[in-house]
Amino acid sequence: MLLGAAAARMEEKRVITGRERDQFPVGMRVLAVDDDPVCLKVLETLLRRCQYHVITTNQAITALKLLRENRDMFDLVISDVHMPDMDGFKLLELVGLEMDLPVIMLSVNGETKSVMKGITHGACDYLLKPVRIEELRNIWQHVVRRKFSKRERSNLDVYKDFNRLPGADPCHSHGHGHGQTTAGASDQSGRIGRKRKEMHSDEEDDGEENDFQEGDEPSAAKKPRVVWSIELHRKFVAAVNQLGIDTVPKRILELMNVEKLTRENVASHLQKYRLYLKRLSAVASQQASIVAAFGGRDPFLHMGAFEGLQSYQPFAPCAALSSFIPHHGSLGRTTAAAFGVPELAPAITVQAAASNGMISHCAGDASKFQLSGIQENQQPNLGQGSATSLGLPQLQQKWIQQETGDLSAVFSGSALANTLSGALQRVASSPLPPQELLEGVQTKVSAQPPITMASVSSELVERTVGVSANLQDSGISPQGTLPINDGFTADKLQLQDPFDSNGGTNFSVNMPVCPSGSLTASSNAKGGASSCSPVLLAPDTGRHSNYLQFGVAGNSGHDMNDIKQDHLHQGLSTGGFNHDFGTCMTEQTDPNVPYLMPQMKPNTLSSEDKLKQRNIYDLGIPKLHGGFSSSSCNFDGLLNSMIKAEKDDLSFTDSDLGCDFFPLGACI
DNA sequence: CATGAAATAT
DNA sequence: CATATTTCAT
Repeated sequence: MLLGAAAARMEEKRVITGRERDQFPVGMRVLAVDDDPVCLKVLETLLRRCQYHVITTNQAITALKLLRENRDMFDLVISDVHMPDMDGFKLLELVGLEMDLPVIMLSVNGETKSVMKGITHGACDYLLKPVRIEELRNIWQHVVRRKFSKRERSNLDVYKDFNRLPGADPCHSHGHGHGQTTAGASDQSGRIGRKRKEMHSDEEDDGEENDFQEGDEPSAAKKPRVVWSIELHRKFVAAVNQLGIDTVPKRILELMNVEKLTRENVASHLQKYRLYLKRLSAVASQQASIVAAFGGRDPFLHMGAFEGLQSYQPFAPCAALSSFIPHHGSLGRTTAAAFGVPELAPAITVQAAASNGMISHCAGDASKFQLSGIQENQQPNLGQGSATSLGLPQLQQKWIQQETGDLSAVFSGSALANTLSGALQRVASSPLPPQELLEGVQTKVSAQPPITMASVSSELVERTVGVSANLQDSGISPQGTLPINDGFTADKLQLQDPFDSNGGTNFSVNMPVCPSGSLTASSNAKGGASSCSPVLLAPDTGRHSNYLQFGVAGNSGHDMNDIKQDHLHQGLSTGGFNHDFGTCMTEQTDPNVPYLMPQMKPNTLSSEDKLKQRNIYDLGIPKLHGGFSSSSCNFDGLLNSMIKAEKDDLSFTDSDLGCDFFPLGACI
C-alpha cells in the first residue's frame, strides 16, 4: 500500500504539472480573459513569454463556457475585473464554485476595496493592470499550491501510511472498530473497497484488509460509507445549481461525475440537502415575517419572502461557492434558483465516527442567551438585511410558503436576524460539514471570552444581515469596512487557496483525514479512539481523486475534534465565522473589534469540547453577538424550531420567546 | 427503473 | 445525535 500511496502521489504531481510534468511551469494552461483586446493581447504575449500555454477570450461568458466544457483543460484563469458581459468577480465566483481552479484577477483598480473583493471572492491573486511579466512568471505557484493543498486535504498519503503502520495509526480503532479503510486511492486504480463490516469483531489489523477488488460483490457488501467532504459537497452543490434544485439524483450524479459515488448516495445527500434548505427557508421566512412585523418598512420584506429569497444568495456562496452571482441572468438557466441556493451544506461529512463522541453535544442547550447587546441600530438594518438575505431558492420558496405559516409573529427581529443571517452566511459559506464547522467555530467562539463589543456586534450584525445585498455586488460593506461577508469571504479564500497551513477548506477535509496525521499528533490524547479512515474519491475533475471519502465508521469522534481544533484554529478561519472577524476583518476592519482571537483556539478547544456541543447549525452566530454565545443558540434554536415547526407547523415561537430579544432559544 | 420519504444502521 | 444507507411505496 505504501507503494500505492506513493504512486498516487506521483500521479498527482503529474497532474499538477500537466503534461509537461517535468518542467511544470512550462506549458501551464492559462485561460486569459479581458474584454479589452489590447490588454488581452498584451497579457497573452506576456503569458506566452513565460512559456505558458495560453488561451484567450474577451468575454467572461465565453471563458466560463470554455471552462465548463473543458474542465480539465486549464490550470489557471487570469481575468480582468471589469468586463461588460460579466463582472470579473462573478466569473471568479462561478469558477470557484464549479471548478477548482486558481483565478487571478487583473484590474487597473488597485483600491484596497477592490482588491479585497477579489480576494474575498476567491481570487488567489490580484494583479494591477499594467501587468508586468515579472508578476506572471510565478503565477504557476498558485496552481501548485492548490494542488498541493488538495493533496494535503486528502491526506491520503499520510493517512495511509499511518494506517498501515501497525501501531501507529491513529486511526484505527481499537475496539471494535473495524477497520476501515481507506481506500484507495484515487482514482481508478484503486478502488475503495471497503465496506463496512459488521461490527464487532475484526481485528484490527488490517493490514490489508481492504481488499479491494471487488468490484462487485454481489451480495453482500455494504456500500462503503461515503463521506461528503467539502470538495465533494461542492461538486454536488455546483451540480445542483446547474441542474436546478428540482433535479434528480441521477443527473446530479452524472454531472458530478465522481467515481464510485452512487445514485443512492446522491439521492441521500440530496434528501438531506433539501431538508436543509427547507429549514433554512423556514428560518428565513420567519425572519422575514418578523421583520415585517416589526418594521415593515423594508421593501424587501414586503415583497414577501419570496422575493427576498433570492437575495439570499449572498450568503451562500461563500466558499466555493460563491454563489453570489448576483445577476445570474447571464448564467444559465437554472441558475437563478440554483445559485440562489446556498450551499448550505447539508451537513455533510463527518464521519460517523466523529459523531460519536463528540458530537453528541449538539443540542446545546446553552441556549438561552440573550442577545445582549444587540443594538437597535441593527434592527433596521437587520431587517433589511435579513430580509434580503432571506432569499431562498425557489424551492425553498415553496417550502417556505407552506411551512411558514405562522411564523411571523414570533421573533423579534434583531437577534433572529442576526442569527439567521449569520447562520445563513455560514452555512452558505461553508461547504463544510456543518457540524464540524460549527464545532470548530463555535468552539472557538465560546472559548473566547466574550468580548463583546457593542459596536462590534452591531457591525457584525449589520453585515450579516445586510450583507446580502451588499456583498455581492458591491462587495464591500457599506461602511467601507470589510465586507460583511467575511464569512464567506473567508471561505472563499480558503477555498481558493488553501493555504498551506490551514487550508481552510480543507478543514473539514482534514478532519476526516485527520485521523491520521495531524490529528494524531496533536490530539493524541483522545486519540485512541479514533479510527476511521475514510477514503476519498476524486471527482472526475480532479483527476486525482480524493474527493470522496469513504469512511468507516469510526469511532472516535474525538479525533475529529481534535483535528479540527488543530487545524481549525488557525484556519478556522476557514470556516468560519470566526475567522471572519478575526481573520480577515480584523485587520482591516476593525480596529475596534478586539474580539476574536484566533489564536486561542487550540487550547481552548479541549475545554471547549463541552462547549462544542451545539448544533451544527449554530454556526456562526456566536460571533455576531459579539461574543455572546448566545448567538449560537439562536441559530440552533431557529433551526431546530424550524424543524419542529415543520412538523407542527407552528412556529417555534416559543423559542423565541425565550428570549428577551431574539434569542431563539430554542435550543431545543 | 427511478424517486423521495421513511426506516434503519453506524 | 447526526449522518449515511437501506428499504419501501409510488
